[in-house]
Amino acid sequence: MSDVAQLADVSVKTVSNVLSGYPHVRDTTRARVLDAVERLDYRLNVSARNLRSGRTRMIGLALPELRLPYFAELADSVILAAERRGLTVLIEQTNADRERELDVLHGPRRHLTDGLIFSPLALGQQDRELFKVDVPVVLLGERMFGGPIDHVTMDNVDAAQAATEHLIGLGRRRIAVIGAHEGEQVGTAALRVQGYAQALAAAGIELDPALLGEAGPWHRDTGAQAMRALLDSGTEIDAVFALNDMLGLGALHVLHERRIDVPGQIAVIGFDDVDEASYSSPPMSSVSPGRVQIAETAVDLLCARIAGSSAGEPVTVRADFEIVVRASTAG
Amino acid sequence: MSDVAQLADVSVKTVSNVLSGYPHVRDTTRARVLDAVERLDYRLNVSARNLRSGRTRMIGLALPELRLPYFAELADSVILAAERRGLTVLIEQTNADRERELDVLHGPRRHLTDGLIFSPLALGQQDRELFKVDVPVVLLGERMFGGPIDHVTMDNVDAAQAATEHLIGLGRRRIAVIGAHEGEQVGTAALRVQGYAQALAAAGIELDPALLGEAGPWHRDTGAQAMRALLDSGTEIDAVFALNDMLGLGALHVLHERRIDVPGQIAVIGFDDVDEASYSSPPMSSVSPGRVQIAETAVDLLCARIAGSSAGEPVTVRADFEIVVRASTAG
DNA sequence: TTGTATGCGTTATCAT
DNA sequence: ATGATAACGCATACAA
Repeated sequence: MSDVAQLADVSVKTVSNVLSGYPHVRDTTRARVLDAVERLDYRLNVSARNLRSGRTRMIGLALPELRLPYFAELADSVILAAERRGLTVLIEQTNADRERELDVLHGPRRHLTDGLIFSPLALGQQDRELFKVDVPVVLLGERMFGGPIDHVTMDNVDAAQAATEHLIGLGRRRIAVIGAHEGEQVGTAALRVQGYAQALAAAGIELDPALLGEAGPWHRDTGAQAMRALLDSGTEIDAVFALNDMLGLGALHVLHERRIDVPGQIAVIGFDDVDEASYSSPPMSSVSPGRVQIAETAVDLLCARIAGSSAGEPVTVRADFEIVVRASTAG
Repeated sequence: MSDVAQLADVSVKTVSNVLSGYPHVRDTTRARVLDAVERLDYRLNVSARNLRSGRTRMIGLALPELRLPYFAELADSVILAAERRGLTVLIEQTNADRERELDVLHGPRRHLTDGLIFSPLALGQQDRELFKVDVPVVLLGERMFGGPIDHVTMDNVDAAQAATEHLIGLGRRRIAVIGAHEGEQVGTAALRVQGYAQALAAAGIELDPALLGEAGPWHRDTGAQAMRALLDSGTEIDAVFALNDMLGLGALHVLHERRIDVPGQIAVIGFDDVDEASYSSPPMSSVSPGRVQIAETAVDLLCARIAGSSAGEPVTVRADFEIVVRASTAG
């Protein structure tokens, strides 16, 4: 930098000012500096800037797995939102592993970013204390409520109820769930099953436990497995509410395999509205969770905490959802 | 760090040694240091380490779009491969935009990582000179050959020929291509169409230009569009070779929409073997490009360059491929 | 095996 | 609007 300063006949401070976008620099000076930068092919040392300024203009995004489309699309939305605010996103895969989720919160890399957007799958309500870190964190998902940090989520109960009501509106009465987690009291599965139960109750349909298909991880293969188990059980089924799209696409796969007409015999709705849902055969209805809104809100909250402009109580924001009807529940 | 040193009654040097994994530290000393770290809740400042050591232990991964499953899965594989070598991956989305691809190579963030794995889509053969950067870069894909840097790719011509031969082996003769780029001389599309042409020639089938379906970006929607155009053109078709899976899934979508039996009337094979291909209806055959091998090789080459152990000529590695047969081409 | 002193390249403070 | 200088927190050369 001092070379540049010398060539441009200014001080290093001025070079720094120009490169940092400090506004009070004479245009001619700025031009001279930029010209010198160009001629020397000079590149700012980001590490030095980070050390001196104490900020990196990077934020972390911790999520379970990038190859799950929902998280890939979420990452895309977060990256775009961050970019608009001049921030870079450092993605950390946790694989839903407790150790790795803890490391994300407390490891040294934590201080390579100015803040963290964290979508945990292993840590939960009982780990409240572990979320108390001295750096800005925004929580995503449904693993903890009323925690010590900002939280962006959606109304899972309402959304699941709306999805179920959509199926009931088609005249379906034997609605199976795929992705239930038996005995779970908190978390996404529990909330969505609760919404399902509420919709049934409101319609005066009795909840048949035989219709609750378990699936631990929410992937295509576990969804397929659960669908097979349900079909093999002999329980009468005229609709499926898959608690996420991966499960739903796994279910569709099995229904196609067994030549069961969708939606003629069984209607299917998923949750997340990933790109893939629009292109399955048949295209799958889904609950769209307002992914872009979630990403924007999370980045906004994080920026506010980083800037220190919001030092107050943790806030919780609920994003909007929407039922997207496609052929898998048409008619 | 000096606080830790004081509490542990050692010098900062020793603390640094412990935290950097320097092996020649007495066990009791190490324990004392780690205890002090714990008690003071001390966290190493990564920025300072980066500045001082001149390395960040991060590598960049520049790709067009994370929401395209192939790239999400590639990112996953690269992250895993890097992790095994103690490296963190910083993902940069270029959106196939020329400016952004240049920025990835020449921008300041370039020096936040020790090296770059770069999958360009805008930059190409004519930009040879721009790839000459003073930091280690490994190139992915088919936008440039014989360039000044290490390159990991696959034999696209062979693979496309094998895919086409698979269709010919089913007795298909009117094989459409989806994703052609008219007039393109270099790049993935051109290579795969070349393999297709070779397979036809070898089987004595004349190449009918009416069977070449154009699709600019390789997405589901453009694949669907191309499939519709081909069907509407009235050309006889008994098979489709989609130049990637997104195009193939878009085509499947249209075939389902029009109640055309797959593979009865039209067989379909894709390219990339993304997770989604196993779960489409029907499951789609595809060319599996050895994604894990590509990721591992790319990280290996990059590490070698970073370590300086390979200062020689740029190398090009071709990964293996495999035809994965599923229901969309069964029988 | 461990301690001391120096400097990495930038930004912040203060001054002009 | 710009300049001089200190300091950010660590790793490394060298010494012990």
